[in-house]
Amino acid sequence: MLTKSSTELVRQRNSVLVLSVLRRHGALAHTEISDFTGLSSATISAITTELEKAQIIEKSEHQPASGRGRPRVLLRQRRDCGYLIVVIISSDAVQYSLVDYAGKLIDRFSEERSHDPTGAARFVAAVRAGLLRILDRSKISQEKVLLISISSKGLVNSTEPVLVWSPIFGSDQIDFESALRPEWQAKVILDNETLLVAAALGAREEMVEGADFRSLAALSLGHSVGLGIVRRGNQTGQEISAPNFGHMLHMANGGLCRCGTRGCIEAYAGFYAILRSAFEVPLDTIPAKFVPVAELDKIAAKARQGHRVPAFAFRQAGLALGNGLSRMLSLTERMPIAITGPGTRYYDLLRQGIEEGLGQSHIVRMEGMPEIRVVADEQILVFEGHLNRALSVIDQDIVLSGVQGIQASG
Amino acid sequence: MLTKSSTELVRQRNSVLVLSVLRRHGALAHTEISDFTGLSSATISAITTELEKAQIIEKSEHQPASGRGRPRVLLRQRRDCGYLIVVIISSDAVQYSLVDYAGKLIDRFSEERSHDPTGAARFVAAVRAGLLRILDRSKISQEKVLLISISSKGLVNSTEPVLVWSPIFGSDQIDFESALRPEWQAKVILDNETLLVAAALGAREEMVEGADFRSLAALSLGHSVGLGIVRRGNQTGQEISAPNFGHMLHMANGGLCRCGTRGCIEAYAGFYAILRSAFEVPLDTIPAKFVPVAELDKIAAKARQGHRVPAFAFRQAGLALGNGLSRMLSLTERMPIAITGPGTRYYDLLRQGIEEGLGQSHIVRMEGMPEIRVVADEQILVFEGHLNRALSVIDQDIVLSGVQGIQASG
DNA sequence: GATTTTTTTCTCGACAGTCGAGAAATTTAG
DNA sequence: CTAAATTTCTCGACTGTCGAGAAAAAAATC
Repeated sequence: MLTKSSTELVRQRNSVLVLSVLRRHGALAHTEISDFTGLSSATISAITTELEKAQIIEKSEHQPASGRGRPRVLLRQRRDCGYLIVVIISSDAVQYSLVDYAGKLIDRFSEERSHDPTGAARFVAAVRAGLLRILDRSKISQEKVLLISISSKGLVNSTEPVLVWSPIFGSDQIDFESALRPEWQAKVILDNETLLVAAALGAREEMVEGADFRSLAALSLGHSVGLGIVRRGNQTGQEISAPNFGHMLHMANGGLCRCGTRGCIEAYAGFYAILRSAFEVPLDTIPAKFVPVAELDKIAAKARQGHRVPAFAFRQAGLALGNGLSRMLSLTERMPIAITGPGTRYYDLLRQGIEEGLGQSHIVRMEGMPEIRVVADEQILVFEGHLNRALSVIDQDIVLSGVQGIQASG
Repeated sequence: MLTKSSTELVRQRNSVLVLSVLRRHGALAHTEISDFTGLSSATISAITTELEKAQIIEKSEHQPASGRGRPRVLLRQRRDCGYLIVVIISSDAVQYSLVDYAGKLIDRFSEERSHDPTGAARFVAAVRAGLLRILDRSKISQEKVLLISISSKGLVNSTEPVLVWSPIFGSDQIDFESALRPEWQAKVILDNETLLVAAALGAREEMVEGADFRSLAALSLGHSVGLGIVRRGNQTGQEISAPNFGHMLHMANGGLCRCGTRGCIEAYAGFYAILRSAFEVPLDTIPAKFVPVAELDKIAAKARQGHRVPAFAFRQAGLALGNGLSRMLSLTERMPIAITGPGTRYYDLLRQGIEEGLGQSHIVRMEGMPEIRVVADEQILVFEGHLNRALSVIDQDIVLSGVQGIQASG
């Protein structure tokens, strides 16, 4: 449904635009903002003085002028305008990071997490404690924390911060909104981890000059299998989604998956599945909870030495991934695929299967193989994705509420 | 990438909004437009007088006043403001419809089409002739045709009116843009047929009061298998896509499909596939080009009498569809599924397989069966989809170019 | 038939926002 | 010390929306 526009909306939009340009390029002068946004100098003046009054941006100290003419006055976000807490939940630990409004990391620590699958309630309690701890360590007042951005593997509700299904807790839903609301007035958002990787890669692509980025899929290989898709929207920045790829049906009545269903992609391509297949354990065996990477490294070594059974295990994993990716491509459009996660160390063994699996579908035969690239540093990408996403959410919120509120009271 | 806003943009948006409300609800009075759009009466005055000057809308003759007070002046689109030609390409015919700007059908005829697969060039020539014929019959000047909206089964380029793959011509691409540009200055758009069905169903859902429509998938069953997905966007109306569903991989190294690949969904659920399976012909047999529906009716009758082999054929088809739908749901979100097309007459035979196929995936086991409804009148929905889509494109174009142009010259 | 009531449309001034041009500020070059 | 260069700031013009109230026009009432 279309909705009406107004002149106030124009100002809001352009304010967000100014903030996003500032975020992307760091401290900028009046003129540069004008160049990047396409807005006139007069408009930039109006918007920046408003944002400055609202204590959202500040003039930086005029550094030694380079070149003649009136020296530039750089504008930047006020670091202390607000803070962000990033919570990255991985299979064996939870990492807490405190970040200021300019995107600078202030404090960080990790906490081990137990592998107790019944401990959803206890886990939530641990997260609450962790959040309070990082706040306490920093001596920042709680109201200054504007956003808590959480990521996890698994399936996430698209509108609310509810973890619908996760590798550890299964279908024991975790509602972070209601869990944190008592203690925090900060907004809470939750995203799938691989979605953030995709978002970060997409943002990097858009930075490249000249390249007209359209879409991209990130595939994360590890104990579980995740996929994130990012598409350039027609007007509203990027559009991202995190499908339930690891548990998409690979083969009806196939191997038993951790989730209890048979035939999921993960039941062929997850670390435990490769292990199971390499040891020729029946496919309906209940999968191992956790597989040390060293164990898998041994199998990979054997496969590289030419042993058939472990090589076949990796090949089967690749096939499942390739078939799944081909199905994804049938439903979307041709797009490059970036593979990340600890599983990339076995890419040499997986590759043939992936390509064969992709090649079995009409779309790939017709349009050709999608570009596949291997991207290391998944952890960095996850954090980068958090920052991109969370800080732009904060910008939006600040403009929507903050400016008017402060303007009205000031 | 975000882009700057301006006050002119506000007027454009609101003009389009007024036109779309007028389109949705028919002729409306000043006050009603104000109610529907949320814009103030003064703004409505400004916009409507502008549109009236530009000869896009007109005041209708003041009909007998109903109730006291100053009688209402109804506003409506000027029928002769511009025209639309709808071209519906189906497997055995091409239907041409001439529609005025108010959405009223003026003329329509169908032309048989040959099944010559090598005749891509000849087919294009036939379409060009058909377009000239409907124009000639109507005595409307060619410049008044603002848009040619074409639909076909098969795979369509997402940005340009290029038919990338079709059941009849295979990978012989047809570029309607370059084919029609010499003779027509009208804009040309091309959409997948099932996408239009989904769009029409989505629009109907949005009309329903109170129901908060989120998303919907339309599955068209016939000689080929099509899927359209419509999702309510966050701001910009609806977002629709037409995946290459019929040729998504169902089973690696499975039955031979018309497209030459093995294991496509269509190779199990298309009419020819059901026939092949019912006659126990080997699955790698080259499929029949065209199957008379009467033939399939016979098989269905036998299946309903309890014969095992034909019943199994339908069940296999259902399984392929169910598995495919479950994969689609894994990649999107839970959404209702509307089944249309000639294949709906066999829904009683397909149903069990579809449900079983759906139930084999994690997502369905976790979130439950999606709602499935059978919708007849596919033809009507296709045309309705054309109208919805094409007329709103025209509205957009007119506001973008027309108003200013005419204003400037007037 | 004149007046009042009711309803709709039109108009006017206030307010918000953007833009272009030019003034003001401030540093370097000569 | 003056001129040139460059950036920032300010002002008036223009576009757009809104609320209030005037104007229009028909039905109801006296």
